[in-house]
Amino acid sequence: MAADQLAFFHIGAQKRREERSRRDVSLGRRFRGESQHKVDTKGRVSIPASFRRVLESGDTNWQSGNNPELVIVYGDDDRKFLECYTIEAIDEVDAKIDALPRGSMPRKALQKLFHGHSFPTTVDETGRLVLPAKLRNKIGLKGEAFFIAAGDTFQIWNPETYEHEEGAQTDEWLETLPEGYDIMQFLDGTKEAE
Amino acid sequence: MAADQLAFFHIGAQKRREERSRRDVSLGRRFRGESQHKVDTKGRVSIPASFRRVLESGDTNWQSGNNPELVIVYGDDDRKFLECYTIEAIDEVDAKIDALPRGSMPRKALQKLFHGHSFPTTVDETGRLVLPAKLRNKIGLKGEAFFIAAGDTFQIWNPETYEHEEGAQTDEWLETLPEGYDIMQFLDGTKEAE
DNA sequence: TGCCAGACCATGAAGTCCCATAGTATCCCC
DNA sequence: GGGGATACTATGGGACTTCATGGTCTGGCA
Repeated sequence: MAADQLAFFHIGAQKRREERSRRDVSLGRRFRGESQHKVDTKGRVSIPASFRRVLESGDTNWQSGNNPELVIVYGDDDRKFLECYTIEAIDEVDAKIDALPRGSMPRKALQKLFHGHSFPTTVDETGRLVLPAKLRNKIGLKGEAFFIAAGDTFQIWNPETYEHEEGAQTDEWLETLPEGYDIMQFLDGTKEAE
Repeated sequence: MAADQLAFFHIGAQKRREERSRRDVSLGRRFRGESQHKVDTKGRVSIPASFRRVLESGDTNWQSGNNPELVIVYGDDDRKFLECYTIEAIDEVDAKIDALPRGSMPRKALQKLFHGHSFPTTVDETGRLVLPAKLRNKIGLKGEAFFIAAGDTFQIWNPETYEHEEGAQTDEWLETLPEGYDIMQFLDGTKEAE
């Protein structure tokens, strides 16, 4: 066994955690997976542990020991889910908005969405998010919340809504594909993609 | 025997391992073979050793001494196996998804599959994978897991399921071939394939 | 003074880490 | 080319952390 590995075994847990979060660059960059958690009467809800790792590594001035920040974009009335951005991801979006011509409609609309209809917050000590009543009502959250990764963001849904709206939508679409057509084929060549 | 090969026999084991992983580009690129391993009560299961070599060489920031990462894609309810991607393979998929138009159906469907229904993890110190209860239940894994190579990914099955579903299916297909037809002919020219 | 938000504490279940062992393949030197 | 030393493989187990979730306490502020 190599000397650096031996050393690895003899540092404390805290230190090891830092070590890990430095190593896991690829694991730490992208949200992956889905899960469901309870929402209590105060609107507190645990964030999937793996998502927390991503939030941490996507928060430029996070450091081991304190809690990462994030931005929840809730959009306008007919959007039925909350979309959560890491600090890095939202900075990127902001930069793109800033690059648009001042006063142009796209810029206005995007500003409304990302600046107006968003809510910056931080993960709490125990790994939970506190969703204000306003947000919970907007997407009809009651006892449970469904989390699903979507690349460099993740979404929070009412589990039923997700099942009906989103799951159903993609499933239906899949069925419209010609017989023997495999969705994987969309990965190669983008021209037939919508 | 060539001089460099002679030299090969006189360097230490650690060094040799590095040497090997550099040499075995061809062996290291593609999963090959199949095997079966025990799953313990905690969901731990050894990965076939040869698969580990591939995972290592397919993890961009793996280096001799630490453990390779991988991503397990489990798909939706009716998929009965887990598909394991090297970091390189999954990065490639991600890049392709990112290239699809935001909001298009193919993109959504693929995101759901590869981001939503996947689980990033790492091989542990002793060459094992830990499969969370959720994944084990999904494919009905109990005491044993069956591993089979599939090009640049490998799959994990419940041995019985594999036998019924998959083995049976391809065997059946083989029998539909005309008398005296050799499957090897498919290797040349793909037009008659499918 | 009633009530709500945030800070703090508590706990069972699940997941990780580290160590251990038996068996097998490989090495390497005489 | 035989045989002891050395690695690596597959598997098991116990101790310890972290996760998800709940509850309580306290200080404003309406």
